[in-house]
Amino acid sequence: MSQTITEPMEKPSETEEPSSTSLPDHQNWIAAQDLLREKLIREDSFTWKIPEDRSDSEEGLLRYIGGVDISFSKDDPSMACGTLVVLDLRTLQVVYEDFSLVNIRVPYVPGFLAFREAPILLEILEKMKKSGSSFYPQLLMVDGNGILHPRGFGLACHLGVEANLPTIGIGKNLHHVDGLNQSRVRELLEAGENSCKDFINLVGCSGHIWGAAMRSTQGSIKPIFISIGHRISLQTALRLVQMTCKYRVPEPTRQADIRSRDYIRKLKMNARMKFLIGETYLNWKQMLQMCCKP
DNA sequence: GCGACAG
DNA sequence: ATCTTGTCGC
Repeated sequence: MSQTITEPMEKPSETEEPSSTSLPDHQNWIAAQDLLREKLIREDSFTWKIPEDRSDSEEGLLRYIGGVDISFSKDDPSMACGTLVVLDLRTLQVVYEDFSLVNIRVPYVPGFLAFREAPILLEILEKMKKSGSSFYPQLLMVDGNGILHPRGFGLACHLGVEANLPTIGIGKNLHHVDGLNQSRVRELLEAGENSCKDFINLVGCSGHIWGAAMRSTQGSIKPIFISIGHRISLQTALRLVQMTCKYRVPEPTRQADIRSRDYIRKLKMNARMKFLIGETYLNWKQMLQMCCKP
């Protein structure tokens, strides 16, 4: 309609360089989210069943749960380590892990986290799928929100739709939406405490339920925020989070977080050694072996 | 107009 | 997200 044609030499190419038209149009991102959201499934949509107890070994049960996270290097904030782990629900042990080191140019903008983090995570998932691993996750827990999002389509939804996997959003901080804020959550939590619930629904001003706040560990004051991503109901999501919570954050995302940070740390260590030793460079594993040999 | 805003 | 030491408690 009111499109101005005053842009100087705008390339119509599809290369997504944030330098081209980043300022005026998060509109493109909004349009993409609105489009993808039409594919979102907000109810249980999977073939597996949840095991009654950990020793249950029937066929067709949920067993492999993925967790994804990305950590960054302080030294070089464009360097990111995307991480995928898969845990066996029976033991809560990691049975698969993979990392991908990439340079991320897209900035973090609240409400648009997926455009920064989803591409690398999808790539790791795709790689695993093509490898034919028998551990390919039946469900994914995501470090970031699902429908608890200004447009009801956070990173967990985005990943779920694009990978066609059931996903659960795990937030460690509240994204303020529909009048929900820290004090509102405190009110809700304290009100729910009397009814002995370990989670409370996040009801916004509009009456819409965006997810749940949950004190996953007894004695933890700070809640986590659970919202559905894709192909799962909030009730099921909450049940699965509770099944996988040894600490405040459920194991899949917690392990992804820990190992991702660890990977970056080892990388820095490696770089430091490289600098100190110079041309006779050894990798850190060799270095540790040499140091530890009597 | 100003502030708030997952990771 | 990242930086950063010790500290208090079970």
